Amino acid sequence: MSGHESAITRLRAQGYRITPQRLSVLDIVAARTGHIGADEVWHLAKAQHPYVDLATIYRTLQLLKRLGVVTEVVIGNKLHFELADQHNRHNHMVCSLCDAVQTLSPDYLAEFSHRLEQEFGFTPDLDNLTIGGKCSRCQSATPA
Amino acid sequence: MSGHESAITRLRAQGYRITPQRLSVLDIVAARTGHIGADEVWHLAKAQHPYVDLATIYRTLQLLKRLGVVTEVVIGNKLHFELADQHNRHNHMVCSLCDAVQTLSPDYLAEFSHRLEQEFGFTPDLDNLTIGGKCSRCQSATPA
DNA sequence: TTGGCTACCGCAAACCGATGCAACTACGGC
DNA sequence: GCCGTAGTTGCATCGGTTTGCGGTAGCCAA
Repeated sequence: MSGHESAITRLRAQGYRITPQRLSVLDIVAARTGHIGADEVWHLAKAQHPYVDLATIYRTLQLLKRLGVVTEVVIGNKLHFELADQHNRHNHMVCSLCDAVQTLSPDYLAEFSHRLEQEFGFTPDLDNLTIGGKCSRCQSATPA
Repeated sequence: MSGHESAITRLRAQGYRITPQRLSVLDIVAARTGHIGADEVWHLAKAQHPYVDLATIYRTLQLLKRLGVVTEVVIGNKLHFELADQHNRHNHMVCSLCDAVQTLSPDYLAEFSHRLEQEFGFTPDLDNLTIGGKCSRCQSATPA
C-alpha cells in the first residue's frame, strides 16, 4: 500500500479519477518486484474485487503506461508490466527461445538515444523498449 | 521473380519443402521494396492461388523470418515483413502516434550490440528490432 | 514410375489485446 | 450532504495472430 501515492496524485492532477479498480491494479503492480503479466494482474485483482473485467485491467495498464507509472515488457507474445522506478531504470533483454529475461542499465542506450534525437528528431521510448535475441544459454545450446 | 533463389536453396537444404504457397509468399515479399503487411501478402497470394489460408501466410512468414530470409517490423499493432537484404541492412523507427516509419543504419546499434554480446553473452536480434517512440512531427505537435 | 514417410496445408477455434456502448459512479460545486 | 456531469466500468464483440487437427502432397528411395 505504499510507494505509489505519487501516482495517485498524478492521476488526480490530470483529471483522472481514482477508482477501486485502478487502486487494485496499482497495488498489485507495486507489490511485485519485477514484471507481471496482464492476466496475472487480472487474477489478483479479482481476489479483491470479484467483478473486475479484463478489459479494465488492460485499459488501466495502458493508462498507467501513458502516464509513465508503469513500463511495458514484451515477453514472448504477452505483455508484462512493472512499476516505473525512476531511481532504478532499466531495459529488458528477452530470449526468444526460452523467454528468459535479463535487465540492462539504460546507460547502454544513452548515447544511441541522443544520436537519434539529434540527427532525426526521433524520441525513442526507451522505457518501454524490449530487446529480443538469444541468451547465452540458448546460444550455446543451439546446434549451429 | 529473381533474387530469392538462395532462399529456396536454403529452405531445401534444411529439409523444408518447396510448396506453391511458399513460393508465392516469397515472390510477393521480394517484389515489394519496403515492408508489407501480412494481410496484404495474403490478399496478393490469393490472386495467384485462391485457397491459401491466412494461417499459412503467417506460418510461412515466421519460417522465413527464422531462416533470416525476411525481417519483421512491428507497426502499430500489425506485423509487417520485408526481404532481408544483407547489403542494405537497416532498422526501423516507428512513431507510436502516427505510425510513420523511418529507417536507420545498423551502424547506430553496432557498438551497443557488441557490448551486449561481450558483457552478457546476449545476442540481440537487431534485424528484427523495431524502435518505438515519437517522430519529430508528432513530438512538436503534442501539447506538452 | 511408384510408394511411403512426414512436412505442410486448410479449416476452425482459441487467444491476446483493443474498442463501442449503455449503465454506473467519483468528485467538484452548490 | 446532495446533485450533475463527465470519466469509467462491464459486457459484448472485433481484429490480428497463433495453434490443434485430420487430410494432402512434396520429396526421396527403390
